[in-house]
Amino acid sequence: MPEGPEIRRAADCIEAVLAGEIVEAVRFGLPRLRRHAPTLRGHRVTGLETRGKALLTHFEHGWSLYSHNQLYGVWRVQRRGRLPKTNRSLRVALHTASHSALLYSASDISVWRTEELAAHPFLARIGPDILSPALSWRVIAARLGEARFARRQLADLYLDQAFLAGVGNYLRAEILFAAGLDPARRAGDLGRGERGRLARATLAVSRRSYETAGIVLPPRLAGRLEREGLPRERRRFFVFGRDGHPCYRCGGEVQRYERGGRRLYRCPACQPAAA
DNA sequence: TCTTTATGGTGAG
DNA sequence: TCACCCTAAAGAT
Repeated sequence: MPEGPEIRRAADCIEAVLAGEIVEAVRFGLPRLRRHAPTLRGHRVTGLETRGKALLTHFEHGWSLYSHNQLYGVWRVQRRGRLPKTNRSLRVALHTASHSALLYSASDISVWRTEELAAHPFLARIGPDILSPALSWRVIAARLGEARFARRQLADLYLDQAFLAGVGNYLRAEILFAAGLDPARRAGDLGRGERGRLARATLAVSRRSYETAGIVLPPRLAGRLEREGLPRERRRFFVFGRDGHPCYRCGGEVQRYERGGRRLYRCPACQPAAA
């Protein structure tokens, strides 16, 4: 459940059953966290918040649960009762009178005084959340023009949570494809029009992914591919994971590269190198 | 049963 | 740039 849109959707599901409710029982699977269970037990959840890929569960008495799913974590929400049969390790269980929110496999979990969250090492350094309603394309465009980001390649900038929080490897590839920009371009070399185009694509792709639970392709195309029998995982993206296949836009072959230990995808024709 | 891979992140050099 | 941490599933043997 890795990138910003997926985390925000998980937060929505948890919020639906926890917000306004008292958490009657708390269980932590990690020994180092067990002492915090009494801190949260018996208190009301005020709401869920996401900051990039970090998820915060806020309690009325001024405490918050921080969790980051990294690559592996996954939240499940269910009616209170028997826990599902699974090989995954249960790391957090929050039970209200009627429901349970269960976090499996994640390892980056901690309990904080809400007022001290700003000091969290990850939260302290991340940039604006891509799904924040307050984030406009103009803010992103302005950020792209800032001196501290100017000499960075877009490929690197778009994985840097200090630039924008919530973008991960698939959003990076899909956003840069949507903007028609070569990932090797440097932020400072973009023209005004290109910055605007990239900023709008950043919001559009992120929001679409949130709304569709991760399907970046437009509905018509996604529907056609579904009728052709492609499994869901194979009909989500324009370029991510599609190396060797024809680009949906131009028919050219999607290419795969390696950069910083992460896979990077690009359609050379739709995202031409700078002249 | 092993090795590899992954939509993530940190810290050393 | 690289090694490493983390966990689970998929692939190779």
